[in-house]
Amino acid sequence: MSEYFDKTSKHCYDCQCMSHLFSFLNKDELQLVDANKIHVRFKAGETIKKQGTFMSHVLSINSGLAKLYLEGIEGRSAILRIVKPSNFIGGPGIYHDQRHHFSITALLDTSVCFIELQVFKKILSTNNQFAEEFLKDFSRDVLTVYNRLIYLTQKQMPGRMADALLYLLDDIFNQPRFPMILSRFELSELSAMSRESAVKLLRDFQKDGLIRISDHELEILDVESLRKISQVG
DNA sequence: GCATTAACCACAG
DNA sequence: CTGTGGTTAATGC
Repeated sequence: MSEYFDKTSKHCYDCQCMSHLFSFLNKDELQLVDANKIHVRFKAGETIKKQGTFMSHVLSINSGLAKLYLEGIEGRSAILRIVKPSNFIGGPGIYHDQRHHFSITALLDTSVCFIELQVFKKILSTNNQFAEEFLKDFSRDVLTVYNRLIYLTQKQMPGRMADALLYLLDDIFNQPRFPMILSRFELSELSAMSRESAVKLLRDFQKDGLIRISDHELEILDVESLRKISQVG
């Protein structure tokens, strides 16, 4: 869990937390980023960025965890994904309307670097390799959303909840035992169901010995069964 | 018809 | 914020 500890350096060129994208910058470009970035630490629960507001910076997560979500109808939200250290977050607003199209809220104490959008765009326009790597990342993120769209619309609740838990296992923590960073309500927002249904499913999974929930920890006991539930939808 | 799925509501802790 | 149970609407045998 050491990657969630804030090891952010004061300057970009000796920072261990930055996105891999920045390894494609030359010394001058890195210096430019360094001179035009702001480092901010957020406490758990604080809003890092708000859907609809003007996008003045792109950001890079140094430590912690946060939820990236769409604010939908009547105050209801859909969690798109959990962002973790070294994730770079731009968003479609960069070349569209310079607005944020999703909100991000810290789940743990989270350290973030804000890089000026104009500086980022300038480097994108001059450094081809950097631009290509950025597009790779961006495309992968888009495909992830396509994938989620399919499973959220074509699977039944058990399959969706299994996918949410497997997502935390495979993409976020990489170990079967991890802290419960999401409330039942947030878990329901991640798997597109009502809060009551999420509670009920977690109870069922627990009763069947697939998972164990204690205090603020969740342990996945039977990954294979979860994967099976995910498959049959 | 009858069963299943899943949301909504109310209420309790 | 969680947990439960009852009700209801839609969909599928």
